Amino acid sequence: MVSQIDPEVTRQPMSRERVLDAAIALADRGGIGALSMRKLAQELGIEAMTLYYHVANKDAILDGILDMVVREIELPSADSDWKEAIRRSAISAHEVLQRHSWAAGLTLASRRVSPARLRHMNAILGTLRGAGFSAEMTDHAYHALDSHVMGFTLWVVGMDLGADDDFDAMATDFLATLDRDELPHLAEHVEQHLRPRSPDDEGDFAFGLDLILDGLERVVSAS
Amino acid sequence: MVSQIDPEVTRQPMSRERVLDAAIALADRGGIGALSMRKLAQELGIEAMTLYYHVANKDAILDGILDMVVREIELPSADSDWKEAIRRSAISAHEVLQRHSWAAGLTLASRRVSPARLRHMNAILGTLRGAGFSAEMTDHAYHALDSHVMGFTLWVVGMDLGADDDFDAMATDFLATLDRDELPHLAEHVEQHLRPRSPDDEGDFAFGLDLILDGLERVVSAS
DNA sequence: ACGGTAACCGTACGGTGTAAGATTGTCAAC
DNA sequence: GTTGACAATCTTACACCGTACGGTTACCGT
Repeated sequence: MVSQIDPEVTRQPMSRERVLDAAIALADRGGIGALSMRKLAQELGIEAMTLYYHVANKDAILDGILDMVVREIELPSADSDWKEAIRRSAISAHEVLQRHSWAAGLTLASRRVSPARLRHMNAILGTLRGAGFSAEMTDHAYHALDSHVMGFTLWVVGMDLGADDDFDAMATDFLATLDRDELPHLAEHVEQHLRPRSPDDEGDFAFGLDLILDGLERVVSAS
Repeated sequence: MVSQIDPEVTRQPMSRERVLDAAIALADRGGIGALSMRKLAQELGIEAMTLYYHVANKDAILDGILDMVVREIELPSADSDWKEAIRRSAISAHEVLQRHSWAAGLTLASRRVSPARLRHMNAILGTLRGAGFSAEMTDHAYHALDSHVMGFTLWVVGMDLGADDDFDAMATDFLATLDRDELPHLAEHVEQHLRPRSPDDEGDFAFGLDLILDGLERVVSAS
């Protein structure tokens, strides 16, 4: 008979999945720097070395949580216009990577490419090929799109524009310390970012995205 | 009288500049992970704690070397077409950040923005304004351009395509382990990258850049 | 000769990832 | 009911990291 009055009866059995879930929660809360083996173990109520029974090493954890995040990204749907399909997937990627602000940096830092990312790449490439792009042009297009998503997202999470609260304060402070005679255009630029933004605030990201998509459309329709 | 027969007579006096130079050399050689206070000190023939006499802390070193690298980037020249000026500056940035493969990642990781980067931003923004872009459109354009440069460069250095030697081998290995039935477009994409490239190998970077620049030109000439 | 101070060093603390081995809990076989 | 196997956990230890704190040297103007 199992002792059902165990005070820890509610504790789930430990597993690789539970480790990865806790790792994502920890990284989401305190950034990727807050994710250490000891803190993660403490979060789970176990000792640091026990993690190594469920996971090979820390890199395996990073690969694992990255894969989970990338799996959240919407794949381009096959039954809509290629432009719209890629647009939606790119915006989805931007949103997901912004929600897990450590993920974009991790993607570009780690050598391994997660299975989910391979699938995602394959889907985008297939959509482009299906739209009539040549192999070479598909290559160009993919990198242009990917660079925009990654570059823009990294800029956003770097400035940590997730915390909308203190961005205005930070920007205002920055403006105050800025020599407007020496860097007038930069001052104007910061002011631009202080303007109230419409609820549909994808504006900045979507602008560059559409610039690329429109350019690509012109290329493919000319062939 | 200074002792001129000092066996270390050739040793320069230590200075913040010498520290930063050595730090760049160390990071260029072994990546940003190889840059530790102890290794850096050893490189300079001094003890770790002595570094703190010339530099506030490690973050100050990172800020310092980042600033030095950004200062290498060519600013957009005022006396040429805005498009050509920005194009050349972007390509210069790509080259510089590729030469110091740790710099792009560091730029997006650190909260502070170096003075050189502020100057660079101001110059790009000024060039766009001078070309007739509105304040809002200048904002859009800047981020589209910056995202491309950063995103693409981070992709290149992430794959470490600096070591041309083993890239082909790595890609070939990767192709071998790739399930071509499940990910056919990805396989084709990797093959595309294995094609011999012309000596002018900026192709992929410049394609996306020109896509954005052409789109911007269309926007500004329509206003 | 004598401070003063600029430059440098030794030690130590709390943090990191993780290798190696000891320990517990559970369950099947005898 | 005891034993043994094996899965799961913990303990200890090591090398590395950034850096706080205090001590040591070397030079220099008076």
